[in-house]
Amino acid sequence: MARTPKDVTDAELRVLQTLWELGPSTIRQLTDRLHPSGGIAQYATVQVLLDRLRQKQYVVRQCLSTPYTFTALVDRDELIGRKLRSVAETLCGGSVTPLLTHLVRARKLSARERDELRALIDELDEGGKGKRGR
Amino acid sequence: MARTPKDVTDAELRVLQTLWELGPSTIRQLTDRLHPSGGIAQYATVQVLLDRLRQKQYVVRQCLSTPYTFTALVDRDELIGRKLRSVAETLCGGSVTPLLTHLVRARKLSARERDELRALIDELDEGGKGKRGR
DNA sequence: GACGCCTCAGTCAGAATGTTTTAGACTCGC
DNA sequence: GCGAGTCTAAAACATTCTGACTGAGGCGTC
Repeated sequence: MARTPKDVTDAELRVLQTLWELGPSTIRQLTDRLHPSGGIAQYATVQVLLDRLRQKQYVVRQCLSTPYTFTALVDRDELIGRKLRSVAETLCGGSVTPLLTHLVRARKLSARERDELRALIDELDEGGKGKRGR
Repeated sequence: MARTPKDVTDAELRVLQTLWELGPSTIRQLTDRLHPSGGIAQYATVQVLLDRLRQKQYVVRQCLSTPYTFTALVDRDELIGRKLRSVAETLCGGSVTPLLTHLVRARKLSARERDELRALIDELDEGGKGKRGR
């Protein structure tokens, strides 16, 4: 039956994170960072992982000149969003609200965190439609 | 290299969800719900999936009499929590706070949702240590 | 032309996942 | 006791995923 492959695998994530860290990079740069004492094999591995990330639209490639430069298309926050939506899809019929209330409820938020969260909501109120006196 | 298996696979989740729906059940009951026109093979499949869920401590088995009765050890909310912690582990160094702020920020919360959330936080304030005048 | 780096297209081994088969035990009605 | 039906347990399978490696060929430099 249809198996749902992981959106981003462990090895792919390592490459993506390195890409976030270094900014647009060549395979060589990424390989040197990921496998400081690595050889040709590691290079090829990183290449394949970048290829898969590219197929998944997580990365693009600039082919203006060789070696090609790879750039991340999604940042950490975007990836967090996708994961959260995926969890919501799997367990909450697509709604992320349960996740939100779960986090607020289950997490023993400190008084400071509560205040921060409150401030964040108030901030949204400003931008949002319904301004709300306090 | 070490691959991280999915905590709960698709097929396992289907069984777990059925278990939530029906409450403590036998393999037969679960199979009938999952594969109304299924045969022996499906029965065995459900059996194996329950076994794997049991190894993962998601399910327990009462062996008082045959057929055994299976009961879910974790409910939907607990599973949500695990998934969220897993995402936090993978992407936020273990802290779930970024998830929370992401949800609050990225989700275009309606004024009503904001109010509900605010109420929820206030509620926590009551129970929490730092009571906070309003 | 030899060398080095790059890209691309396989190939591979091991594990995960969903499913099925098989073997044996147990229960119940006759 | 016997046979049908159900149950448990353990193996066996087919596919796919995942991470990793190899080799062929291109392009430039020395």
